[in-house]
Amino acid sequence: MPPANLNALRVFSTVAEHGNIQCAAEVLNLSRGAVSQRIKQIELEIGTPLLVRGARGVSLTPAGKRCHAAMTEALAIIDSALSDVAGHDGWITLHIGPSFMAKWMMPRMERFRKAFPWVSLATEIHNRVMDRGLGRGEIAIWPDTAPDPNPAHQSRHLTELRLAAVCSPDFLRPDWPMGPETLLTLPLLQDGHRRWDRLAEATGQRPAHAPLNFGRSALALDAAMNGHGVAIAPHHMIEADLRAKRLVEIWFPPEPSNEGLYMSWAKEQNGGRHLRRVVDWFLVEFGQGHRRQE
Amino acid sequence: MPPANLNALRVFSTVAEHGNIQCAAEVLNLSRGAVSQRIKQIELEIGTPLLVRGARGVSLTPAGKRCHAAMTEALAIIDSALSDVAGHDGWITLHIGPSFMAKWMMPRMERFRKAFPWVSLATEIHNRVMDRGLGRGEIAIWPDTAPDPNPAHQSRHLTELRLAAVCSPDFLRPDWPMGPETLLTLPLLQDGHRRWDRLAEATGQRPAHAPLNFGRSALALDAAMNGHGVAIAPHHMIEADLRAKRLVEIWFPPEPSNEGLYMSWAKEQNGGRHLRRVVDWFLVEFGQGHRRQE
DNA sequence: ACCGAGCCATTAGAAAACCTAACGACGGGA
DNA sequence: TCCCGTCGTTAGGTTTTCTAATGGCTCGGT
Repeated sequence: MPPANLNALRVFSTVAEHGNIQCAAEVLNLSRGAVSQRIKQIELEIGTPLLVRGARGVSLTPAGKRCHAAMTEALAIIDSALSDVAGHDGWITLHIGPSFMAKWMMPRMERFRKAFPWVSLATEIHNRVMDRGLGRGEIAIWPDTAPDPNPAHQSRHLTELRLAAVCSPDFLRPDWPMGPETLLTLPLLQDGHRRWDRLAEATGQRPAHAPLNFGRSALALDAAMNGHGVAIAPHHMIEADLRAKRLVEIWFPPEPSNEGLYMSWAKEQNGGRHLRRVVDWFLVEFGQGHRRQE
Repeated sequence: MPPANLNALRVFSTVAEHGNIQCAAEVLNLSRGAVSQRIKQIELEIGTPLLVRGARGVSLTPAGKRCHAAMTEALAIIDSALSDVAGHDGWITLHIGPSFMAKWMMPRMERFRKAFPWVSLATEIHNRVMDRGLGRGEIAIWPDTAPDPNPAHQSRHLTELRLAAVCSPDFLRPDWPMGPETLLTLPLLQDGHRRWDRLAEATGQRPAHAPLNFGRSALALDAAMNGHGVAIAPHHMIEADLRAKRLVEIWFPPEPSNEGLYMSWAKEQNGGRHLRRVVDWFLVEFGQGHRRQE
């Protein structure tokens, strides 16, 4: 017998546990077809069917039961040895602001957990940008006008800060869209960045009412959602609420912000493969593909 | 920790057993570089060095020892289960003629053994072409003028029967090369196919001496090697002796033979993956690449 | 009986993993 | 010091593996 493909056997084992290819595929982060193929591959290699395909999932043949039992036992031994031996760099600390946490990270937590089931994520919320350097396994995400200049860090641009004015769909009035002049007559909601104030200054106009101030972007957005007025925020913070129709975009500032969102992490000499994968995940979430220009 | 690459772990285990990457690579039918990379891959994945590279082979770190122990145990469990379960089609019977065995198969036995360490090969020597049909795991190789017509068989053309006249290098005379007329004045050695006789008939010439007849091509060739005369044989039977300079080619018949060497095996509905691989091996040995036109 | 939902298999083509070949480095023994 | 045996690294080609799309099957409800 040619040495069996152990990775394929593990896939089989997962299927055997679930009694269902679809389900196993999800757990393994694979497509159904991939799992199906791997199992067929093993069956061809060892020359015996391992599972019976039914309309309601799969069940094991006797040979399949034997294999599954052996794999379970073997995998337990291997996993135990590996977790004894593995460098425990499965801890990652994420330093972010409260609103980024509430509006961007929270909606993606489930996906993160699924992509990195073995990573223990600690999130630290900071009200202002961290002043100390990043250590091993730490990632910071913050808006800025340039990449992190700290030479011990690596830094990547994630996205522009595209601003948008949003309000509750109930708040919508028949005379949309409107210019900035009309906009400034409405109840305005702003956060610590005071973007309405700055906008008023820039255009020389004066709001009809002084804007309502909130300590955090997330609170201003929540107020907007509840129909209290018009908030202004970076696009990445409102994506989820727009999709859920809790907010609608009613206006965009004429000129783009000169700020961007940046991610930094400590340069790692070796190990740190996990960190790098998490970093890549953020890049992909922000549509940055996987260019490792490093 | 992301699920480890079990195939890579097996490679590591082999290296650990041999204490030597080079050696392990040979056992695994891989190049050194491949093995080296696999191990580096694991070390990165688990974040710990597993072996210490020295000028005189490699030795295990404590982590490496732990992993190797676990892998040994786990692989024993898996192998045991698989050999319980596997359809035992690792038996292959090869039906060939005695000279094909002596002159083509024997020089390749070592390579065959290395390519299919798990296959038990039984070779059955037949003095004339088999008259019964082929069963599961049986392969026949025979010269013929057309593919095996038996509908239960699959058949592939392996090579033309390119004939060549050969003799010992010591037998070589200063007046080479020579035409067929001169050739027919020499001591001729032929096998059951009586190719010299047929050649004489075809050209209307008559040999100076009646050719010496041998029951098997291999015997005629051995006689030629010992300087007793000139033998005529298909090219695939003399390749090895030509390479080893035990024979030299001195003449080729003007027109190609209309015969070819064909390989047949029973059509298999499923399983029989091993047979198929062996079949492919023969094809590759005969320079047929791997067109699976099936 | 018919339809739709829930599975699974099978493809071709794209993506990723893998292997080889060629080179360079390093240490130990002559 | 040179040579031999070993390992590491890289670029490039090859094989494996994955995805996405399609089709078939069996159930249970209407």
